[in-house]
Amino acid sequence: MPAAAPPLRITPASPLFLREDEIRRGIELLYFGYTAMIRGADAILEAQGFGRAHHRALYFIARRPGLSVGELIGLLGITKQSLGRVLTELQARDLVEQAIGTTDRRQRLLSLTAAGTALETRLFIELERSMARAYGEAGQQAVTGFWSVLMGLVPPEDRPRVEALQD
Amino acid sequence: MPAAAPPLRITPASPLFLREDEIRRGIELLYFGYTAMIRGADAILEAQGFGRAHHRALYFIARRPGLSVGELIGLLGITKQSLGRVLTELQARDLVEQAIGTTDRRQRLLSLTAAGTALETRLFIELERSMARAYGEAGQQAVTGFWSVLMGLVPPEDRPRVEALQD
DNA sequence: CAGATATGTCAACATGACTGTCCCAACGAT
DNA sequence: ATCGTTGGGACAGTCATGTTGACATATCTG
Repeated sequence: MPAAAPPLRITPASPLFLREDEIRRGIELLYFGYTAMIRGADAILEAQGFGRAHHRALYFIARRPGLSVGELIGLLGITKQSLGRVLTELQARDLVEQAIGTTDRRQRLLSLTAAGTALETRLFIELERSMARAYGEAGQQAVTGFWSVLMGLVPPEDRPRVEALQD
Repeated sequence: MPAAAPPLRITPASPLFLREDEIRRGIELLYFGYTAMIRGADAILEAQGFGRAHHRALYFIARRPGLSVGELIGLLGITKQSLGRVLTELQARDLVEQAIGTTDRRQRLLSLTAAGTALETRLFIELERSMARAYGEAGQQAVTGFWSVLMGLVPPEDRPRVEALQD
């Protein structure tokens, strides 16, 4: 439970919550909230000589250990050439390792090494600090609303992939 | 009112909503939701030979017409050199214009031309399509929760700047 | 008048995306 | 067993967008 959280008074959405003003409020908060959450991890990454692309790869490999290169490309929405460089660097620094696929030997299944897990944990703690404060200030019910709107932003055909991350 | 919205069943946040799983869910939804919202505008931008940096500048100039270069730099969180290139291109294409500041003649107050407004409107409609659908599916109360959590992500000292966009 | 501030500009560089091409190994089906 | 497809890797070139650093100019403020 957060100790003496500041008030955080949010003007509730009006009954006319589809007006331009309220749409723009969502756009802006999404932009500022997203960048604010990310910011904390940037310093750690920079000290290691990495960027956000490395972070995203580490994050999803930590989230779904043993996922294939193709699956990671699908989650990140980038080309294999773009991912290739990032993955090569992470492997050269012994943060990520590959295993040959069991059912399909062409696949390379990705997982974090101990060092990779350690770095990902440090990065996660930074994001968590931000997210947990926001959750705590806003409350459990607001969190459900937060999730609902964000899932609504994802095109229906892409939702299964996002859901699948949730075990 | 959205016609026959799909179910959109969201598992509500549990009482233990600060556990790692629920934090990771927020991180992921924020990432996928943000990128999904943006995606629609990208095709329009590319057809014009612009990128997201141009879009952000157009957006905030549309939102606060007459804001100064320094204020825009503060909102975007980039250096004046980075903004300079974007602004030069937008001015060369007659989408943005400058006026000398009235109280401080060093300032350049930015606004959109008619063509700039037209483009920004097209881009906004793309974002709105996405956001309005998400709002509609999730409902008025969820929207308030969405705003609350996002504002909670913004460090308290940065909140006034975000609030100030809301007239 | 002197220093600080708002803005603009030039140059060099880093990151992370893209396209296009070629390659190899392994799968799957005929 | 051959053949087309697929998963993955590698090399090359390009683009968008951010960064530092340095310097210039006009204007404000004390």
